[in-house]
Amino acid sequence: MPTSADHPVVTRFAPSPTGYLHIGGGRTALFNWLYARGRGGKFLLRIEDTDRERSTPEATAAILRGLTWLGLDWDGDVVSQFERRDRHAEVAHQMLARGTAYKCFSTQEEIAAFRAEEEAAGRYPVFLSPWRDADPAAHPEAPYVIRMKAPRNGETVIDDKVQGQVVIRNETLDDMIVLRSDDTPTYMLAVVVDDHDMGVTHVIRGDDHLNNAARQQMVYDAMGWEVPVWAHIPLIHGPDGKKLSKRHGATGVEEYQAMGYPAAGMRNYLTRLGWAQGDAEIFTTEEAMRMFDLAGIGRAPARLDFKKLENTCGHHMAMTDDAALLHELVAYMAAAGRPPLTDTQTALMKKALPFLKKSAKTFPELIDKASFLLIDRPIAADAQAAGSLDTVSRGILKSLTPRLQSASWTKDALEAILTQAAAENGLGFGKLAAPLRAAIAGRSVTPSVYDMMLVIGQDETVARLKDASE
RNA sequence: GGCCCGUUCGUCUAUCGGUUAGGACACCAGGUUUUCAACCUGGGAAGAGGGGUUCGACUCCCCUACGGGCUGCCA
Repeated sequence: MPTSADHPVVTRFAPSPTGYLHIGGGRTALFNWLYARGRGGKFLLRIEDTDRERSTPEATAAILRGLTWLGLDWDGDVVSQFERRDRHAEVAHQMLARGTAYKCFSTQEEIAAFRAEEEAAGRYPVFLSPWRDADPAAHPEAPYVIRMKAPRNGETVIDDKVQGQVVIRNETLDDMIVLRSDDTPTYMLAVVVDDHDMGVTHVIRGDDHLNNAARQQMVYDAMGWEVPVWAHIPLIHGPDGKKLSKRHGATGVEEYQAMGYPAAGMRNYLTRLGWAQGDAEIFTTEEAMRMFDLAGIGRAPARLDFKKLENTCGHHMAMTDDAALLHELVAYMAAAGRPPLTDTQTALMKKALPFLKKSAKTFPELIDKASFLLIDRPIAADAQAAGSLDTVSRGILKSLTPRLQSASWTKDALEAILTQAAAENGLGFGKLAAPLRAAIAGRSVTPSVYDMMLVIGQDETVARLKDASE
């Protein structure tokens, strides 16, 4: 059996535009992208929009947005399967000419009746068309479909890089329809024709297509085309092990974007979900491209684990360089409908990012930790922070302001001043830190007081302490 | 119903006949500390069940159970 293993790699992602980009679809796209990009190959995108009833341009746009956010870029133009319908019909007629397909005049009613009858009798309904070997001279003037003339005996072997050799007995497969009575192609024909014409060498897709692969391989054989390398990956399940659905929470890629997970962390997590290479856990996208292979893909469905997702994203927050992180933060804020950062806030954020990013896992968390630099005087203290601003504390803050005013604004100098002030008042530094937090950030939970003071600067710090001490 | 796929700590997984079954997340305990985190150290935690094959099975085969997929003029 020929494979395309020796050619330059061409993979594709082929979603049907009937909704948003599902997280499982996102991972399938990621695997295809990683595989191609890691081998200098091409990653193509095709929209399977032959079902005119269910396909919408909005869904296509949503899928493209999701892929773009995930950072998965595709080569060339997006292919519309629907627009290739003439080519599909052409191939169907070539099959007719080659004798590997035939016209079937059975009506849908006849077939439905047959199925109902078989099922009632407790049998497996494999519809065998009476037209398979009919004399063309006996063909009526009536609408017909074109059916593949599938082998009736023997078996079809799918050599799958993930599932191994899968053997399907041909007698369990019926003669699938390749061209409908309205001359539109069915999925089974369209995928094969498109994958062939687009030069796809590796088909990496959900294992819900595993059985289909047998039928599709028959089309390749019927046309004398080279069969691609198959890799059917397991679907993603919800935390309870059931098929991932809406009741598990977020299923759309864009929902994860809205929750503020960084795209690089999302890619890392998704790559590790169902794929592994040794003990590698946290890696950059470049490393993932180098490491990713088909052999490392697991055969069992994986469950989504939000805790691990968060942890992975936390690592990536810390790993990302400040400029790129700021860029992504700004994009997140815009997408989340938050007001954009002012120039001043941007400048402060740049100074704060080096320490903020070390502990944040998501953008909302990052923004929350940055709250001290986003607010303006006078600072409104929340209930708990206000509680630490008692008379004594305010007195201490008041005595502190002149000293801070004349201090050199370095961490060492500030540390010396604050430690000394705490000692003078017979307090541990912890006791002094609370009112400082309240004065500077209006909160009881904040980043390090030194870090905050260094970011907002001397004048602003003194002003906030003065405000709080009055 | 039939066919196909799957099943290692709670979760993601390593192991490709011989290991005290490893790592990560989560969890628990301790440490560090200026709050929350982060960070450091330690700990508990797994081969679905039953048969084979083999000197030896998580690993190979069979059965059962459970989960998933396909069984459309949907993709």
